[in-house]
This record gives sequence, C-alpha cells and structure tokens, in this order.
Amino acid sequence: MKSDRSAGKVTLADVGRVANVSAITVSRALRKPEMVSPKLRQRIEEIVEQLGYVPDPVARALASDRTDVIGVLIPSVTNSVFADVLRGIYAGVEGSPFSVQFGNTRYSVLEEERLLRVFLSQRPAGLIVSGIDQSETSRALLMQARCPVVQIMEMGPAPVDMMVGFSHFDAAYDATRHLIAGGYQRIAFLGARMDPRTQRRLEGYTQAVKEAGLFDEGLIITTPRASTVGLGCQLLSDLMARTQKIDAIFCNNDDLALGVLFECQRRRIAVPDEIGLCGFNDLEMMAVANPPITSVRTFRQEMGRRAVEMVLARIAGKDVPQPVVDLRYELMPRLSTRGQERLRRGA
Amino acid sequence: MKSDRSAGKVTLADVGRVANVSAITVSRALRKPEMVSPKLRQRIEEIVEQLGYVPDPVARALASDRTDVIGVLIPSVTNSVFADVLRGIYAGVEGSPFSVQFGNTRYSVLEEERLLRVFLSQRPAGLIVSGIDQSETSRALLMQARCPVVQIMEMGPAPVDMMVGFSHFDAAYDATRHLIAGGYQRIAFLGARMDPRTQRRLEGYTQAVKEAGLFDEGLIITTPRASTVGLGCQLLSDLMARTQKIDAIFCNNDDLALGVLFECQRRRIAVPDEIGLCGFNDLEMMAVANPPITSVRTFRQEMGRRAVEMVLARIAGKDVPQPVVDLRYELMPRLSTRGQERLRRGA
DNA sequence: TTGTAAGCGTTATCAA
DNA sequence: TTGATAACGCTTACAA
Repeated sequence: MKSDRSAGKVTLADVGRVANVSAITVSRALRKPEMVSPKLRQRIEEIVEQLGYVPDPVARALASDRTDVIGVLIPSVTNSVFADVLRGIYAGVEGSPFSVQFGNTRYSVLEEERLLRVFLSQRPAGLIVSGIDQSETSRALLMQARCPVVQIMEMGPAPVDMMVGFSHFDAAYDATRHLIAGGYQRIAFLGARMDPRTQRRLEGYTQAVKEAGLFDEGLIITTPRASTVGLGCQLLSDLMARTQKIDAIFCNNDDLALGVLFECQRRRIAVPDEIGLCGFNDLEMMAVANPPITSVRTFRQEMGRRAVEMVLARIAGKDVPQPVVDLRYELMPRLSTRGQERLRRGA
Repeated sequence: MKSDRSAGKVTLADVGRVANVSAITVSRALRKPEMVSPKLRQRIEEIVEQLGYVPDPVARALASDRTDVIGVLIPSVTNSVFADVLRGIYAGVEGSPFSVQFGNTRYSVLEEERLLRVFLSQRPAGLIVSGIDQSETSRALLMQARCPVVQIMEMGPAPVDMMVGFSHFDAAYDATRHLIAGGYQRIAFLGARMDPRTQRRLEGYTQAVKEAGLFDEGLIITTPRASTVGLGCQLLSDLMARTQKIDAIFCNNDDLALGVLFECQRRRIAVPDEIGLCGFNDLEMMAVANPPITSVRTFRQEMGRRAVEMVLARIAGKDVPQPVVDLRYELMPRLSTRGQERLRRGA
C-alpha cells in the first residue's frame, strides 16, 4: 500500500509493474532507449503514456547527483540590458530539457558570492555569471565548480572557464572617437550606476578624449544612482549649471540619452546642431526618437543565447572550439551626432 | 566508506557523528530549534559551522515532498510591465528561504499549460500565474494544486485561489473618460499585442466612447505585433493615412505613446494642442517626456510583492484575510492631454 | 528531548 | 538486454 504522501503519483515502479519489468528498465527505456529492446521499449512507452507517468526531477537529481538547472547570476532584473540577456538565455534553453534559475545579485559582489554558494549546493548543470569582477572567493568557487561556467557581458584576460561578451572600453573608445571625428570638441560624459562595465566605458571615453587633447574633468558627471530617463534630464541640468561650454554628450546608456534629449527639447537646445548626443546599447527606441539618437549597438540577446549554447555543448561532452567569444559591438551613427558636420556644410 | 559521488559533501550524518547524536537530531536542531535542548543545539550549530554543512535542498525536497520554490508564470520576460512584476516578486522573497522559478509562457495558453505541468511535477511551494484566462485544463490543474496559487495582473469573478490585480476595463474606461472630459471628441485607440488585458482595455475604451456618443470603429487600430516605440510611430502613420480627423489618441501602453509622440514631433503635430495623448502603465519616462505624457499608473511591483506575501502567509499556515486584492490604478493627468482645455481657455 | 526505522523516486553498480 | 541491490541525503512516523 502506498503511503498517502505520494497521493496519486505514478512512479517508475508503477510503470514497471504494469509492464512486468523492473523500474530500472523503464528508466532506461526513457533515458537510453537504445539499451532496451525495441519491442519492450514501445510497450513501456505506451504504458507511460497511458498511466501519465512524469519523471520526478527531484528524485533524479538526488540519485544522479546532477540537475537540469542552469544557474544564472545577473545584477538586475529591471535593467533592460539584462532583460535582453535573459531573453537570449531563455531562447537558448528552449526545446532542451534544461531550465533556468536566476539569481539577482543587485550589483553586489557579496550577494553574488552568497548566491553562488546557494546555487552550487544545488548541483547546477551549468552556471552563467555576469561580468569579470567576482570576488576572490567567488572566483575560487567557480573554478572548483564541477559544471561548465560562462562569464558574460565582458571580455577579460583570465576567464574562469568560458566567456562571451565584448569590450566596454573599446566600445566607448570608438563611440568617443566618432564624436571627435564629427568635429565635437567639448564632449561630456554622463554616467549612472557606475558598475564595473560603466567604469570601463568611462575609461574608454577618457582615453579617447585624452588622446585628442580634449580631456576636461569638468565634463564628466557620474552618479551611483540607477540610470533612468528622468536622471538623464537631471544630469543634463547639472551639466548645464556647471558649464555651458559643451558641444556633445556621451551617455553611458540609452535611458540617460533619452532623458538628455527631452531636457534639451525643453530648453530649446537643438540636437544635434548645438549638442551632439550619443547613447549606449542601442535600445529599440533610439532609432525612432526625434532626432534618431546615435548609439552603440550591443548584442545582448545573442550573448545569452551563446552562453547557453556553450554550456549545453560542454554538458553534451562536446568540445567547445572557441571558449572565449568576443561579440563586439556596432556603432550606429544617427542624426543626433551630425551637428558639426552640418554646421561645416553650412546647413 | 563514502562513495566518490558525494565527494567532500558534508551531510547531516557527518555532523551527527561528530556531535555524537543522530542525523535526525541535527536536522531538528536546524529546522525546529525549539525541539532540541539549548545546550545540544548550540553544540550542533558550532559543528555545523565548523564542518561547513549546507543542507541539501534536493534531498529535503524528496524526503518532505515539498520544495522552497515558488513558480511564476509570466507571458514575457522583456515586456517592462512584467519585468516590474518580477522585481516585486524578487523583493517579496528577499530574506525568506524561498526562491523563484520563472516560466515564460510567451502569451501562449498552451505553453502555459505545459509549463504548469512541469512546475506542478516539481512540488512548488506556491504558484503565481498571470491573468485569468487560463485554459480549462490549466484551471483544473491549478485547482488541484496542493499549494497556494495567486493570479496576478487582473481582477476576475472566479479566482482559482487568491488574486491580486486591477481592472483593465475600468482603468481604460476612466482614462477615456478623462479624454472626453477634457473636450476631446475624436479619440483614437492604438492597441498592440492584443492579449486578454489589452482586449479588456479596448473594451473599457469602447464603452466610454459609446456612452458619450463618440464611438467610431475607424478610430481603432490594433495589431497582434508586440508593442514597441517604433510600432507607435508606425501606428500613428497608419492612423493619419486613414483619417486626419482625430484629436486624441489613447495608446494601450506607454511604448506606443512614446512612439506616437516622436512621430507627432516629426510631423509637426502639436501635442497636446492638436492631438491629446494618453498612454498606459505610467513608465518612468512618461513624466519626463516633452511634453509629459498622461498615463494610467499601475502598481506592478506592488502586485508582485503582494502576491508573494500572500503565498508566504498561506505557507506559514496563516489566514489570508483578503484573498482577493484590487490594487486599483491611478490616472496621471499631464500636459499631453490638456490641449482642448488650453484651446478653450484661449491659450 | 532524542532515536530508530522506513521511506521519498530515481540512478549507479554489478551481476546474470 | 535486463535485473537486484544499494545508495543519494533528508524527513516522517512512531517509539523510547
């Protein structure tokens, strides 16, 4: 007599009983069909169908010491950048037997460490973590992890295992070069949140303006606050209060850029004729804003998809020929940075 | 001798061995401290610390027939509305021993049903599902679920168990009344995605304009495509191609509204003087757009938080005095719908 | 307050 | 190709 705890639950043994075989044979018929004779296999499949047997992932996990869960650690659920990465990750596991478990580190290295311990104690099939700035301990935990690990969002010299991302430094450097090439001389930088990736973008900007002899610390405004459109408005106000002598603004992301655009509209500052404007990430709205806003396109969904692909390949025992993938970025020049050009052309 | 599968893993039995007690006592010391004598409890805690014992959730789940996982089924990971709900859900489980497992139904009732089966087979501690339009089967599955269930995002007459949301019909009705009260006569409706919630908003709009004798089917444009800012631009173009005789637009969400604003700017259509504009959800950017855009504020994070609270209360065996919570909405009138007023005042 | 015994549903191991 | 047995680490039920 079955205990009432397992009320109604159909088990491998139940199927086996009906099929007159042992539970393990049913298990094999489902997991490794080639190990069971075709005739028996078919019979078992029918009975499974008929009884409505559903494998129990918890029991499987305990017995086999592994799960079908890929752990994902990201610093934010609301930041649309990470929402896009998540979408890519979802697309990646789609159709596979694997599922995804997220952890929100809230930009905290310590919280990341804590979550990592929790995740690792749960025998993940794979681990995807954001960035390359883990704590020493986290890094050690990841190195010891008995599953594939992918670091996403950035490129770095010492991958824990696998890596897919792009250089935020280079991306910001190139965007700034674009502004300089367009004739802008007084290029401000607006940065929010200032997580490691934002920091690197600031470094890229700094290097570019320094090389061009255009560096001015007074043109850099940063805040630890999370970026929003409203913050973009405010940072522009702060900037204008500080100095009127700017002719371009590089925003560390598109939310800020949109806010800057709105605030410019309100202040009757012409974009791009008086101020050039460049965002980062190339959110969908950038291309249809008025004017369309120059941005740096990043491949966020692709990043998630590739990370999952790499994990799955490794799990499948396949060789991953390219364990470090640089997805690059693409500068999307639009009207918002054509001010100097137009002026020169006498527009 | 321990098998090598459990390499290095510290178990309850290990702790018990060192403490000279049985495994079950250690288990109790950790889960129900009041059942173990203070002295022993403290000794056990020390040894746990010292040995670095971490409870194994998989084994616990198998033995106790329940997990600490709250399943969440949402139709989209990218839609910022659901991203906000997720944030609320995260905030809700924060600090509790519970974790969250998401499933993305991609607006498909069938996919929802499939995921529901998967989730239910995993003994969730609770279930949070979106909307009230589950399939018959899903509904039956939910009714049978041996865990608390919360439907979020909407209000409806027959909750499966608990419910927290608001009436999309009422919200849209009130927003449309606001436009009518402002003197607008030819009010268009722009709708994307057309999921059940959007449909109900369309119904609310329809009722309001019909009551006012302002209904005109030609003013309604809908598309199954997902809403984006770019789509807002395009729908405005479609609308203008169809008729010039409109003086206000109610967009079924803020993305569309923003696109409409940009497109109006491009076409030199003055908002609000020529066309009034109202969005839905009141995303952060609405308040800082140029002009600020009227919208209907919805309490998305709050919805997630409350849903989790209700689940946790029920798990804790507490009575949930209010199993159906209507979070309402708030009309946020802004400059974008003051056109007719201003005209009347001769502005 | 503590312990014993018996599972939970599956898979690994070894044997037939 | 199939099966018997023993885990996996924990908790429930019952006993002391």
